[in-house]
Amino acid sequence: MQTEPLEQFLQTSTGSAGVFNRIRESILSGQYGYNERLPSERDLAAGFKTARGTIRTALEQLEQANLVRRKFGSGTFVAYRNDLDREDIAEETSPLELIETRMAIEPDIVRLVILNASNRDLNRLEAVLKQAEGTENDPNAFSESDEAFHMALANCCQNPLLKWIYRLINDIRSHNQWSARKDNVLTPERIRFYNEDHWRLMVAIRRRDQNLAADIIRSHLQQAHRDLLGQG
Amino acid sequence: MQTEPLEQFLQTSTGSAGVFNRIRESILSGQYGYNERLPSERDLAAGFKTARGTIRTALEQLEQANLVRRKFGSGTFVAYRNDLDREDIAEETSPLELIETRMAIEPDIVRLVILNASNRDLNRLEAVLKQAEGTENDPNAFSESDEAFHMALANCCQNPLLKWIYRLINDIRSHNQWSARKDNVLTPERIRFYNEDHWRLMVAIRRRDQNLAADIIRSHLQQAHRDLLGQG
DNA sequence: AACAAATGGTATAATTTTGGTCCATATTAC
DNA sequence: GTAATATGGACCAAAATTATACCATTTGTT
Repeated sequence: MQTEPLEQFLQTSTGSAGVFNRIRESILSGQYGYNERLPSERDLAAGFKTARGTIRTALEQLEQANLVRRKFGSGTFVAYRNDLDREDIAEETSPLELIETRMAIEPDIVRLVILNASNRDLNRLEAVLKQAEGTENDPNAFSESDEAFHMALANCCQNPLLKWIYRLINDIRSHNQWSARKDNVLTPERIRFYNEDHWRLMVAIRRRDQNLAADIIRSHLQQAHRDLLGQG
Repeated sequence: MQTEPLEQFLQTSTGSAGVFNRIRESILSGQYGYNERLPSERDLAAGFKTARGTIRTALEQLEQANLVRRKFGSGTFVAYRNDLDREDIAEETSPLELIETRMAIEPDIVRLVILNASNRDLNRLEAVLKQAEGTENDPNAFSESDEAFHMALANCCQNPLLKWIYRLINDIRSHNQWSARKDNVLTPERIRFYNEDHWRLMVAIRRRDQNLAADIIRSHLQQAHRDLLGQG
């Protein structure tokens, strides 16, 4: 059992600590997938040109760190999950991370909309926006039409890959409800503000004013971010 | 202790787990379509040079994972509906649209990396970068390590949703090969330029200089965009 | 309708592989 | 020099793999 400080242990590159670090890095960097079987202790020993006992102490540390799981007579398996599927992502994504992701993508979507959208696209967009009116007192209804508007925006960017990605984001957005917060956050006043943002954005897009539109969508999402944090 | 890359001896997946992984990959990558029949257990055994029992345990796991469905006396059939959209998107997306999408997302990924990545993350990133050296004369090798670097970048942003999205983009990127262009575009000179960009980006990230890093990644992608259009 | 071939399902025993344990010795670190 | 760690070997017990043989169902042909 090692008695050094953890940091020192983690930086060591020789002996069992070194083996521990190398395998740990390989697992953490996603080089080896979940449930994949590591080579046998004897093969690892041969690979690292070290004794089996050394490998074993390293594997014991890895097991203690919940990075691997060892089965008697079977093998050593990766227990660290680093590639999540869609359901896992939907479950794991926090409201903040969702906003963060939208802030990364939506300004560029708006930019592309301005460059590529036809007038018919914009008319369709405006039609969606009109449906959002009169939802000041119904957070759920507003939430739905808000999603519809942003989705319609993505549909106008003329880039099928971006459209597809935004649909995935939107799916995750509707999967996570945080409805408890919704009633607190989406007051009639806030809903009016959001709707005004949408209309100002619509006008900027019609004027094909990239900078203004990008600013609006950015501040729109930053406002949503602040509202989420309860910083008014 | 041995200090060569682990990949050399850690990569092999053996036994039923190995068969499981390889068939699973074939299904997920669309090599076997929905409802398509896999080879018989005996044929698979011959193909994998292993016993039928081993194949059977692998198939049992695949069935448990709802990837295949086995019918007595009939055969083993793919039960995984390969996200039809995704295949279509991969087919439909043009190189330009791909770059466009990456330009929308990667600058923000870099921003988040600077805000959230630990030193250990950055060391891992640098390790990936080092593997890309000496690929000036091998466009395919460079292409692979370039994908690995940008993916590693996404892995450092600490936002699982963004990570996941970038993985999808990267999958589509490797799905579409446009290898015909690759040899024209990825000259030794260009590869050197790209690698220099990566290192400059790495330095900017280490200095936690958001603006510089964002500029570098943006110009990096714009250069790729120009190269694609042959306006070098 | 009857048959034959191919398929997945089951059972079993021998063999191989794998992790678990112990120990005497050598090496390394402090 | 002392304590901690690494080494190399032997053996154990659990699990997986292999190699057969045979059963039950489906499928296609005659």
